[in-house]
Amino acid sequence: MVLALQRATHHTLRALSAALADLNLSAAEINALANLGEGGTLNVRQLSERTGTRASTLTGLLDRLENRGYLARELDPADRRSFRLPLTETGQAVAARVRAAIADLERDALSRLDATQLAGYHAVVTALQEAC
Amino acid sequence: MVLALQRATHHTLRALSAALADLNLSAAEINALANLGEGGTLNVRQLSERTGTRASTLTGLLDRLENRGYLARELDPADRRSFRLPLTETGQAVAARVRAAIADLERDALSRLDATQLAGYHAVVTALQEAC
DNA sequence: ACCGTATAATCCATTTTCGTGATATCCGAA
DNA sequence: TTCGGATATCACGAAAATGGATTATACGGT
Repeated sequence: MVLALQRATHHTLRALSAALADLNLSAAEINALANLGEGGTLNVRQLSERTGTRASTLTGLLDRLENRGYLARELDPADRRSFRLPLTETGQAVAARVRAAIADLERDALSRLDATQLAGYHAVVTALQEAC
Repeated sequence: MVLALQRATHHTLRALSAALADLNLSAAEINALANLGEGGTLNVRQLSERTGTRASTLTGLLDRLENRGYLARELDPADRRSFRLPLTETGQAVAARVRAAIADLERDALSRLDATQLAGYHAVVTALQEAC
């Protein structure tokens, strides 16, 4: 169960990295961009929870994305300990490509599966996460 | 779908690392031991496929496990380019603890789920892996 | 208002991983 | 047999992740 999870994770990350080879993004960067592009603006802590990487790891990763001009670090006026991490216009375009690649992969992989199976998948993944 | 996969992977790995804190194993080492303890003896390439880590990364990881006395590197008599990676007696005991921790986690997490959901999970994970 | 505790993010030293290139062995074909 | 391509592993320098300590801010109780 858990072992299969990790295997699948690594395989999909590698496939995504290959599909997006021209963007020259690592697996962790892809993961971060996909999450940052998901909806509202996140801070480091929220991104850390969503990606499963540590905040101290994100510091360097965000430095790289910032240097590339993909995101900004804005002081949160409501809490000055905290940065908000909005994507720049360029960053949004890149994140859109990442999310499109993910959507393609999912479409290819999951086209033959039905809603019941997908629901079961969600239930298991959610349960694993909550048990931790 | 894929994002949830990665999130769950990171969370479970961290939980396992915590549950096995006294063994002082990294996530990657836990993953390797769990796979090596699964059945027959593997070589580096097979382990690389199962864990999703690169062969060149495994070199160092296997060095560490070998130094701890958890596994041996035996020349494969049938193919002298290749090493077989049997666990030592100590290594088997450690791998058993790792696998027990995984089993505990799965029992906790999945007790409230039914067979249909688990089957759906398997179908999705398998499909994602095969699409890559 | 003050103090202690909790939280956000970063910095730094160390460890781990990556990617490329080199080496040794295997196997099939001329 | 010998050659050439393929496979398995290692070696090494560069890049990234880790974990602990640090700094700054927020919050809650007195």
